[in-house]
Amino acid sequence: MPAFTEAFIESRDFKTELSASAASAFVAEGFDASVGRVNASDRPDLADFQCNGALAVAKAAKANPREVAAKIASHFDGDTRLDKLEIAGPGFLNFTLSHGALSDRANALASDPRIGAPKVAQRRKVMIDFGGPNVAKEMHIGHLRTAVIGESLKRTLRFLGDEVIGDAHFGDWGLQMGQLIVGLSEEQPDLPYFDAGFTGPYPAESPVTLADLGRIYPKSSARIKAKDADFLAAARKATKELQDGRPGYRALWQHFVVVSREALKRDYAALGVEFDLWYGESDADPYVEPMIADLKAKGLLVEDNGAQVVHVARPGETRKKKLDDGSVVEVPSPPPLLAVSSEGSAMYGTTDVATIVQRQKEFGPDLSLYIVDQRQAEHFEQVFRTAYLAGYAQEGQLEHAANGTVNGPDGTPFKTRDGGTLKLGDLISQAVEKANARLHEAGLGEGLSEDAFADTAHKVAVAALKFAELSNHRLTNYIFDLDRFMSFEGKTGPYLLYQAVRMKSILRKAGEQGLAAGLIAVAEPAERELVLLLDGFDNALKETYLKRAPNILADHVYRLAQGFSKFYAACPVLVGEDAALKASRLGLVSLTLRQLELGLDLMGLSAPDQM
RNA sequence: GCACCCAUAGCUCAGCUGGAUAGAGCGUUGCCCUCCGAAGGCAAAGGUCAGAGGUUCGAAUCCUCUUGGGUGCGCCA
Repeated sequence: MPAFTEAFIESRDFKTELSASAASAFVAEGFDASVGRVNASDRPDLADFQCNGALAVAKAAKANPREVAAKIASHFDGDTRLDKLEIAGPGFLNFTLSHGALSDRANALASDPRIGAPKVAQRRKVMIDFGGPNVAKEMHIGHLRTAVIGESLKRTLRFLGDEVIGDAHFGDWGLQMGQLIVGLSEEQPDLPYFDAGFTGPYPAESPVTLADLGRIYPKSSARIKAKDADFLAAARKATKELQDGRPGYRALWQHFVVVSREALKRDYAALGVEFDLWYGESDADPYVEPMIADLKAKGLLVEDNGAQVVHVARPGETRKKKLDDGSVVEVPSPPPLLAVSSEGSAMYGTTDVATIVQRQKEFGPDLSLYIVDQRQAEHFEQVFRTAYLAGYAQEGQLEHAANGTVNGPDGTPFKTRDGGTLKLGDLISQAVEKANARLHEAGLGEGLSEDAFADTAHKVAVAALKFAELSNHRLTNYIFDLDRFMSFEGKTGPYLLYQAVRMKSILRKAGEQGLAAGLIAVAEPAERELVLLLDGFDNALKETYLKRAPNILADHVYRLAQGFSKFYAACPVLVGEDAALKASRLGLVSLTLRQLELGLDLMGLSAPDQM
């Protein structure tokens, strides 16, 4: 399997083509091909693209960079793609494309079903792990991030040609389950699930609602935090018994899972986030025992203070640690993976390694991406190293695509005004309400049916939330401000939808007038700029793919929408007498709309026909 | 204590495989609807890229240190 590098993506944009030409020119002059890299110009007032290779190479060659640049430039003599190639400043090569080349590109994009999107050279299997919303806990704002970023990456990788499997990876195992069991047994001790002598069958109806779980869980967590030793011991015991298959606990747990999953599905559906698998940590459970045996057989499992651990630090990888008595000792870094607790329970990390074994067996992914909070970086380092040591995956096949935390206006983790966490479901409702209000305020969507209006409001709300999320780099700890996201002005999701709607409106009117899109002939500056943006889609997707960074895609889509808006203001499409001009501009509108809608789709957004 | 991440315009954020005048949105100021949807467009003001050294012809970008934040550190997930 080829490495996850630039060469892995097949591109056909100007940047790639000019880079290839420049690279062979540098090679012909005796330099390294890598310095031939051509990028979009930093000075759009001077040129479309630039190459800085002559500067990079001049020193070692003891040559004047401008002279090197001149030699490279001579290789482009007669290149019909270029209107001009200038040597500027200390030795920049400034490429300006001809109108003809831009027109050709625009027409090529218009006839390309992929609208300029690149493809992977070789299809791979990629597993995307959405890092476990938990049983009993309604999703909150932090889950929005993983869901939205993961969904966008899933769509992007898939569109570029990989086989992608998204797994919700539900948090349905471990101590929290024991907490719930014990918590419920205190509230309703007479339920048959707690009677070890009960022979069944157990009631089909769940004894708890999600609201019940939402009450019991925080209460029991608080007790554990407060070091309630009896409660903790009981929860651990219940966890162990659940994992060992005690029938009443299993039956009860099944209800917890079903009840919780319904709520999760509702929220995810509202966001347009879909999973191929709804696996949970519990699904890896059958793999735990054989895996533990295997680790033992491989000599990786070591007894430590009554627990079983796997040492993952390499020789020399240590950190200093201060003990309670004040002395400082060297300990391995990263710390060992705690595989089996002294109670005999499988731990979080154990389950995660077992999940890798399970996935290897069921799917054999070439790459697994974990879209999970960066605070778990060390945990994943332990898990990945264990998997590599045991041979469950090849080095580099496991990757933590970490994301930052979502903070409130005060810079601390997001809370509501009364200090609670904001439920994701409530957040979505608030967003939809605001969208409704804003549409009415602006007098938009008045001609729509009630259903169409509701659909539009939902699309606008989701666009606002998701685009705000996606336009930040995934690692940024950003400040969540619903009012700002919902302002619908400037760099927002609704702006993108609005531009799409304007395009659709033009095309609709053109249809009514019997006008059709035709051959695109670029002439005006705004048209040039727009075609250059369209051409940049390839690179934006490539970078998004390689860096697992949807903010690059988000930025491209925004700039495209902006480019269109400028074009819209500068170049009338439907007015005037020149039929060829109208056909050309209609072609450009149609092409731009298609790429915009594709970009929106890859972000998990969709534009209404009207708003 | 140790480790990792971060510090860019009044605010929220891009940019960071080193290159020419550091960008966007919001906010502020001014202009543009007898013309395809003004949730729009154009323009202006606003930055010692936390600070100090270093590498380099060239540093927001790479290295070191300092300061100020965030996060994590075996029987929770």
